[in-house]
Amino acid sequence: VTITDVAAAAGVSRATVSRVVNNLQTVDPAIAEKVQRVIAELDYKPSGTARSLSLGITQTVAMIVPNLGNPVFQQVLRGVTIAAARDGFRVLVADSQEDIENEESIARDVRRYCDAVILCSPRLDGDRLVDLLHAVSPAAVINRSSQSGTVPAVTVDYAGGVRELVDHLLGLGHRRFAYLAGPPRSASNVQRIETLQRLAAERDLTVEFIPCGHTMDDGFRAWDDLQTRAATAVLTFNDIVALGLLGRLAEEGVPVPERLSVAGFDGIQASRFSSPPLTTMAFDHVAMGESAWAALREEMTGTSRHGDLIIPPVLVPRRSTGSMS
Amino acid sequence: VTITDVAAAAGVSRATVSRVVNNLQTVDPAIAEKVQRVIAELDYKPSGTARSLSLGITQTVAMIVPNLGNPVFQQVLRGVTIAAARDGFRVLVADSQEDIENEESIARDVRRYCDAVILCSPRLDGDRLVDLLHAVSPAAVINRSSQSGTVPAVTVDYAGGVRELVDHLLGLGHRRFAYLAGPPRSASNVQRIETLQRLAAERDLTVEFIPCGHTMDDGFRAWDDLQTRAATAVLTFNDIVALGLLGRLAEEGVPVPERLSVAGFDGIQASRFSSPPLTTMAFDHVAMGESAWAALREEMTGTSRHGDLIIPPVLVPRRSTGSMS
DNA sequence: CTGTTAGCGCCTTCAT
DNA sequence: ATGAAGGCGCTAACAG
Repeated sequence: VTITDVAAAAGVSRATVSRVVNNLQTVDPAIAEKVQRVIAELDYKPSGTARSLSLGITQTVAMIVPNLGNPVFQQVLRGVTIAAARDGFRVLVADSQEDIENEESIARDVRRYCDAVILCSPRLDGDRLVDLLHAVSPAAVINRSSQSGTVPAVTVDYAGGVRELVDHLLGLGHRRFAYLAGPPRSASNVQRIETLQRLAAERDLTVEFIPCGHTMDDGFRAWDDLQTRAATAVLTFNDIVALGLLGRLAEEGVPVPERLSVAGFDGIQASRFSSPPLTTMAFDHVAMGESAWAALREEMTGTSRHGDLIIPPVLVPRRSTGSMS
Repeated sequence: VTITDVAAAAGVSRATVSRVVNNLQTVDPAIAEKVQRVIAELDYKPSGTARSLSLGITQTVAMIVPNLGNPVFQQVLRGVTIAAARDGFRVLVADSQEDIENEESIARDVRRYCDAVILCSPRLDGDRLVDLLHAVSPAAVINRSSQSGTVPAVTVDYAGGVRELVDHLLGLGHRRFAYLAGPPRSASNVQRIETLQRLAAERDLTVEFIPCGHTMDDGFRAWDDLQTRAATAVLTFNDIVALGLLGRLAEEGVPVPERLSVAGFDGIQASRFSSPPLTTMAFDHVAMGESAWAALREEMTGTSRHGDLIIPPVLVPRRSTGSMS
């Protein structure tokens, strides 16, 4: 049942039906009421697709994440979704499953069905990312600088965060560190590795880099490698990995923090409840999503300032870090 | 730049462009190649909206959840998203924020832009839900029976789960139970209350029902009420609430399980890492999402059997439950 | 194998 | 205040 059916049944033109549906301009109250009645009788529901085509806008944006299983991205998604809904926008989600090709093809494909795209923590490297952003513009990037400076980005100060974490651990007397590295393509991972290398060069400390991953299982298994190292404090790519490691350490009977201090990153809710509770650098993920939406909104309306918004994470010291006994 | 531009520039008809874009039928290789070149030069991207209108399908489904902050719904969303992507479908998410009116209006609205709807744990009551499902059909329901039996549903056997949990606690010697109840509109909450009432009537045990909620904070605060009760074992609406309660008990210095046993429901990842680790009834959330997609798919293709799929949760006994010391 | 024609369902000037 | 007409961009018969 289309607008034409309603028009016919009500004995008016389609234009009039359109007007009452969008309660536009002045329509004779009597006519309007009749149309409404017919709409109800026929159970008419305007086609959003047709409306979008006609108007040239979909009121929909897409958000692409590397992995919907990660609580951080979930919370960011929540922030985006709620903020977008406030502005009358719907959001399309896609999980690239950490696959670069997926990420790119999904973004390009989905853009044909929406008005803008938010790339969350894209794994794509420099040039390809710039190209992609250009292609799907308007766009916004989360958890990574936009590179080109031509697209708004909301990021976390990972370098500063790592420094703060290291300071915290230095204060506890640690000098030998290990870093359980995340996905090599992850920009935030690279940023932290570089920061740690710099710190190792500048200050009285050593860092061993251990390829690990981003999942709990990766953290769990990391002990196999980690136990051969001399580190007394370990930083992880994220809280998930840290929790996996803590689980393993508990199984192995390795006392934390007496024999090994563990520090995560992100501040996911579960970090509060692990045993021991996890020291981490936390930031507000939902707010991050909301900020990304705000930035994208400006981009869409052409009022963008294009500055990267950098969120400072805050140290949440808990019992997983301490002095050696 | 539209299909018309490409056609003009390539000196062919729009139909031909359409054919090469969708590589349909046989198109003269020379022509095809030329069209491809023009497409590249002009950077032409077909409009998905126009395509949808013409085809009458969007290849998109919507999923509506009461609260995207809940790890369970997130994982279910992940399952749906990945399974749908395999079949070439996109997914639109919406967070109703536990608001019934939202839930209904979002569902009706969003349906105009997609081909089907998945309602996750709808809070709407009986008749209104049936009406809504009818209105947005094809649809599928998660975490609740479809009521009408006219729509596929994927649910969890909450009654059986609660019984198993109670048996576990009875075995540990508990007789006085408390239940921290969730949102009154939640079907699974109601189901558990009824089951517990039945058990209290049939067997040698008592249950106190404490209105609580679904968030960690709700669980945290529940102790204010709970501490005045005689219960030695407490069941919660979900793991989140249980974790909040555990956090509070740790703060208050109440030993778990020596003074109070705590059991959750859902089996979220964090339940493994709390201190003490949480006893819970677990099920596979991602699989639940995948099943929902499969059911919806059948519904869309008209091959549906309309049976409710009931997932049996499994008891994961951990250290948050035990005998009184 | 390719072009022509006619919609998909809605919105929006422009007249009346 | 209402209607007529054209177009949004694409696809799908039907001819040729």
